[in-house]
Amino acid sequence: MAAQRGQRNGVGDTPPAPTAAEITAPIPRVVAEVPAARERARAIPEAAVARLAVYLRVLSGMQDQGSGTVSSEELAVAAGVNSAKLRKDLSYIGSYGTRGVGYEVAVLIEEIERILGLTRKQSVAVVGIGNLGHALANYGGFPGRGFPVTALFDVDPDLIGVPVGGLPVEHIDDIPTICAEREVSIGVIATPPPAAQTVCDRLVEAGVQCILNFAPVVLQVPDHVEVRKVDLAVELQVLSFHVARRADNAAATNGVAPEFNGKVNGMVVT
Amino acid sequence: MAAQRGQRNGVGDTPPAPTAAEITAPIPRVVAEVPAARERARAIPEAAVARLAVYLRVLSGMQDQGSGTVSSEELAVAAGVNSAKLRKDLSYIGSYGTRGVGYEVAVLIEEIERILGLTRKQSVAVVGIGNLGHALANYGGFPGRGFPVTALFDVDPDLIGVPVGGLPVEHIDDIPTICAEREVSIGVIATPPPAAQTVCDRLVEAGVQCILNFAPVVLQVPDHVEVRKVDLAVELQVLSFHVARRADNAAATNGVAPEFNGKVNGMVVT
DNA sequence: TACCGCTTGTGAACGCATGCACAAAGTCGC
DNA sequence: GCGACTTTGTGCATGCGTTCACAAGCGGTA
Repeated sequence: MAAQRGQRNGVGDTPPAPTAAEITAPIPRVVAEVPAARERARAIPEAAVARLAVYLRVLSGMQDQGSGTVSSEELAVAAGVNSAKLRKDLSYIGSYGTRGVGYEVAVLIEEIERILGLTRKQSVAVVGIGNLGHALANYGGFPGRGFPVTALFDVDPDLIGVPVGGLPVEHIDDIPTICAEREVSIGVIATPPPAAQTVCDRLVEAGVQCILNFAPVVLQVPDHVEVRKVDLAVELQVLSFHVARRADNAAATNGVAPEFNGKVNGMVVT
Repeated sequence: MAAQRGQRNGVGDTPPAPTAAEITAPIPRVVAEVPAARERARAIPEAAVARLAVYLRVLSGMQDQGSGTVSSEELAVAAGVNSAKLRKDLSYIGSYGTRGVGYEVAVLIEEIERILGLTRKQSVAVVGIGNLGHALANYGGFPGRGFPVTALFDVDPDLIGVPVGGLPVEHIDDIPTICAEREVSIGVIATPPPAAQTVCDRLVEAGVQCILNFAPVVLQVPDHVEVRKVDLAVELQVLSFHVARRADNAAATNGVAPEFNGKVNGMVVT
């Protein structure tokens, strides 16, 4: 995001990733007439995928409220985006709207869930049962359909066997066997920084394909593993930057550079 | 994803249009020749700011290890980015390198801290002392210099007055007075979704300029308030999408569409 | 002092994402 | 059945961010 794209920009990129751009580029437009779902899925921009998840949540809320159909404008406002962008995002997954009317909420929910792979439930393992790990383990029932957390791991002997959110904590040495056994597809790392890489390696070893990393560490993973990063320190520092910028701009508008005054509404400066 | 049209997704991915686009658009390029620090700060791309925070952490680690200087290549590898990108990012904040040698670690740390506004410590308030709130409150000493958490809020009467991480929990009705009094500049929302907007309004009322939102809700804020969003459900769903895509591609390479086989390395498919 | 090798800093090209504006397509009213 | 209105879906242009490639600049060396 915002920001920075997860760790997507951080890991396997040193060798410039020829993922698909260089492949689709030389090929003019040959295979375009076979829009199998799998083919189209590949073409969805990462940013759009993240927004689809937001639309899905908003739509679920609307369905609970009994809405049958929704226009792109309504949905866009509720999701906090431009309506043109929303329509383009939806067009990536197909044409499920009716011109002059809008979209059927139920249909849209179903299609987005299908594209996001939520139809088959993804098994999640959380590693590192500290404060954050507890929070994640108890997050269990997500808004709407959930990602079942099927395994918890830690090193602390006092924690092993203790049930957290109804699931006993296992030792991280058992990650490979347990994750393989329970077919975990997503691993969440909430350990202290020094342990993160080791834990990551074990998850990969167990066949986990995607990792959500809360540890402030740049993980090294094979190309076929996807990593997304959530870094609280970075988030705060970006906000801090904005505070500082704002203060500087405010100071600047007091006599020096008059170019940024259109948006400085109301705050007491001096 | 910004203000009323959506929040910036902290993670990654999403480098959306800043609110300033509307300002820079009509004004061609007049004041560019006065590159005062405040002016230049405005020109740093959001994505670059997030990376600067990462560089800062890596540099701190290097300093602890006793490194005096570092080349862009070294730092880039450690931070998991392209070296050209790293140099461009650093060029946004000035020219502090020595050609043929590299960058002085201490100087770089100091400059990045200055740009990120870390020289004056930012006071942080956490609202919603559930599992996640606990985790955040105890995060206290961040890696490197910290953001002092100076206030905690909740509605639960059983929590009010209880010290968490050495700080007593206050009632959310007191947000305006306490935040103003302690000069809180960053508010963190870790409440259940229904409470998020109300809490947000009170924080804004108290003069908080930046908000980090963990609640899965699109917040409505005035233009002068900056919001960043961390959405666990979205993160998981994006990963889920990748799992699904991977499975589809793997299936596709088994005889149907031969165009995406370059990157499917090694995973057992059948 | 003059040369050589190394690393920075940046101009320019490229690609992706956003936003605009409009044609296509459907519904509703008469 | 037909026309007017509404809303989708998308081609196109614009701007941002990333990457490449190279000149400029600095330290070391003879």
